[in-house]
Amino acid sequence: MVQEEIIRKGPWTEQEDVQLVFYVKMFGDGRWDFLAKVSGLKRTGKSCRLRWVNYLNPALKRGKMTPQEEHLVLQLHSKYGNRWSKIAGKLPGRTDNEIKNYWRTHMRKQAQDQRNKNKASISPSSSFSNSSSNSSANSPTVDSMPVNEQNERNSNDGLEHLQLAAGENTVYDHESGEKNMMVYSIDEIWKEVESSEDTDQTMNKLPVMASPLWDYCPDTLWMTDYYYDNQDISFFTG
DNA sequence: AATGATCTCAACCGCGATACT
DNA sequence: TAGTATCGCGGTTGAGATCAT
Repeated sequence: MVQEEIIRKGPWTEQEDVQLVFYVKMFGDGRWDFLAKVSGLKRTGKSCRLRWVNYLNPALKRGKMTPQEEHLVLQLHSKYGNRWSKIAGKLPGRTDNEIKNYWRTHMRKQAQDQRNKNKASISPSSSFSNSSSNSSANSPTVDSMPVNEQNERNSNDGLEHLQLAAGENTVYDHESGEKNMMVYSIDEIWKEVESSEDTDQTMNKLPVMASPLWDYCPDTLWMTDYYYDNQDISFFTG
C-alpha cells in the first residue's frame, strides 16, 4: 500500500480519549478497526482497543491492589502461569496489563526474596527447577513460569478457595458465567447509557453527555473542563 | 539541591487465533 | 479451502515519577 496514513503513536490526549469514549458509547466496544476509522482518530484499532481496555473502560477499578487481590494474583499465577488475561478474568476491574505490570514489579520481587530465603534455609544443591513440590504458590518462579498442570488438575476446589481468599463477591468466573461483582458491571453501565440515550441524547446533543457513565469516573476526563469549555466539538457533530 | 538508581505503568510490537469473504 | 482482516494475548519498552545518596 502506497497510501500512507499518518498513524499517531504515543500517549493519548484528552481529546482523543473523549473522542474514543464517545464512539465506543455509540457503537460498542468491538470492531475496533471500524471505530478507529469512523472516529477520525489517527490511531489503529488495536491502539484504540488497548486504550479502552486498559484505561478508559469505566468498569476498571483504579488504585492499588488490595492484599486480597495480591494474594489472589499470587495464587492464580501459580495455577495459570503468565496467562494474564485469565488471571485478570478472576479479578473484576483489573486488566491483564495491570496485573502483568504488578507482577513484574511487586510479586516478582517477592518471589525472588522468597527464593533467596529458601536458598538460605535449604541446601543450595537442590535443583531449582524442581518445583513440583507444593511450594509453587509460595515461591513462584520469575516470569514465564510454566503452568502447573498438576495444580490444574486439583483446581476444582482451588477456585472456591481463591474466591474466599479474595473476599466476598469480588470474584467471578467467566467460564461458568458466574458474576458476583462489587464493582459496577459493564452491563449495568451500558444499560444506563442506553436508557439515557433512549431519551434524546443524539449526536447533535452531545454536550449533554453527562450520563451516569461520566459520573462514574469523576476523576477522569469526562469531568474535565476541557470537555465543557472546549468549543471544538466538531468531531462529534461532523 | 543535584544526580543517579529504581519503580511504575501506559503504550507498542509481534504473533497466533478467529472471523469473514 | 484459501486468503485476508481483525482481535486478543503476552512480552517488552520507555518516559515520567519517586527514592536514595
